[in-house]
Amino acid sequence: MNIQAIRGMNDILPNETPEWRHLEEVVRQLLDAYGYHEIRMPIVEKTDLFKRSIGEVTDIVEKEMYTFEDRNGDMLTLRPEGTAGCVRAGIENGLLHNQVQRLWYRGPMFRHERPQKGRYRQFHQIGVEVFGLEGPDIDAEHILMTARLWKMLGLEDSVHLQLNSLGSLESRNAYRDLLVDYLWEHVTELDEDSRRRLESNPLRVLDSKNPAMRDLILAAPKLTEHLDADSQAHFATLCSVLDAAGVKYAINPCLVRGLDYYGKTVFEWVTDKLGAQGTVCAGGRFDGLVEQLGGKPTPAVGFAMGVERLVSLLEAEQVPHEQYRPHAYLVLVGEVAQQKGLLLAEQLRDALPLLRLETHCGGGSFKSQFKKADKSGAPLALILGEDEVANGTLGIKFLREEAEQLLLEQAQAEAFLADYLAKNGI
RNA sequence: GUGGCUGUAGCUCAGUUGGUUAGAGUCCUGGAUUGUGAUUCCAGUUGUCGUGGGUUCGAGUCCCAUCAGCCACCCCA
Repeated sequence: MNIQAIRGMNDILPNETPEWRHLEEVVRQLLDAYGYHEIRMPIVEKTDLFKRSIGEVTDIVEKEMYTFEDRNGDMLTLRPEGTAGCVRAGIENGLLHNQVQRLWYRGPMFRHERPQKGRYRQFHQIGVEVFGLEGPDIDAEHILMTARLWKMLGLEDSVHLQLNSLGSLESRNAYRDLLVDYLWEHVTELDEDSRRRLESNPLRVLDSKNPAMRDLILAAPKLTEHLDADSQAHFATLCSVLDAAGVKYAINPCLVRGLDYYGKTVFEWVTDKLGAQGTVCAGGRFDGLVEQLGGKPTPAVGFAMGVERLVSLLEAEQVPHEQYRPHAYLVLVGEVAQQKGLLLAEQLRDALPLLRLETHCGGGSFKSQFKKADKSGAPLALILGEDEVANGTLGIKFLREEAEQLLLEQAQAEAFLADYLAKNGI
């Protein structure tokens, strides 16, 4: 029996990497343009970090973490999300004290869930966190920034924004008590899931997908009606900025993020094109987390994007992207040409650092080498056979357009390639 | 963690109520064309039928288990 990959942990194969690169390039360009700085954290952290930040009773911590004992007895965990590690790194390195930090990171996250479309045990997130700003302006920046990203990716018609405010911790706790009272009054009407949530995370009852729960949820006390004045003003300002910027959104009073540390603004960008895993980007404010993890009280906002989901969406929408094909394929027939060809290729690379040149290796006939040249996707074939070696020339054949094959002195061939790259904007 | 569907060549799939040596297309290799790809024609290689067990004279086909994939729930990016 061959060894197989771990369930839910996928290889990203060469036919998919161009889409990944496209997404990563565009995101990097966007974040540079907004003045965000990249941070790279370890993939493994102490288990307690996640217990204290995400919340002891969440599903992630209770049954989805890859946790193991290190050789020295420490309990370690493969990160299930990036925020906890980012906050830890910020506190530990003195990045957060009396400062504003705009940070971003990307990389694999791990959750032991049952895999399905858009959900894997190793998956990738691009995360953004800002520390030290408490006003709604930075919340708005995140939403404007993500809205711009969808435009840059050609996905602006594929996703829509859902928005809510959870209020301050105090107002949320007060509301939670109200909701719990209400739900206990109707406990006989609740389905099994909702009863379980009533014990573990009552706000999530509002998120129930069971149609039988709808009327009950609609009649429940509304979070938005129990916000403290500060949160109300914060949310109103955010909404007015979005209105002024022409960003469309739907206020969803049932939008409740699953992680314990969120408060005030929460948002999700959702698509209906990926089946059940519709959330493509989600985040919000977590003003209490830094202090909770041992730092000075520091306001914070952030969001994370699911890379696999965005890549699927790019595929589903057939968004064009660069193919990363070679510009030229060097055909070398004969023993002498095989040796000379490698040297010639190095000369061309010295002269034209941006040239993507694939050199044929492994010998074979002209016929088979041209087949490989065609398959490589290169628009040009460079031909070096015994005649060319003897005469110091190089043949150039156009594989993608109707044009006569050229036979040039090698110095002229170099000039031709320089010109060819320039004409194609490289 | 729960439920439903599916596993046959590198890829896409066919394979009759259980019956001889498991097939097609594609891909790959070579040739037609001794220095020219993509088109055409010819030839050739595809294999632990996911894995393990069982029933049977006989299993790709039926049964059980297991692994993996897909889809949904739970949860979440």
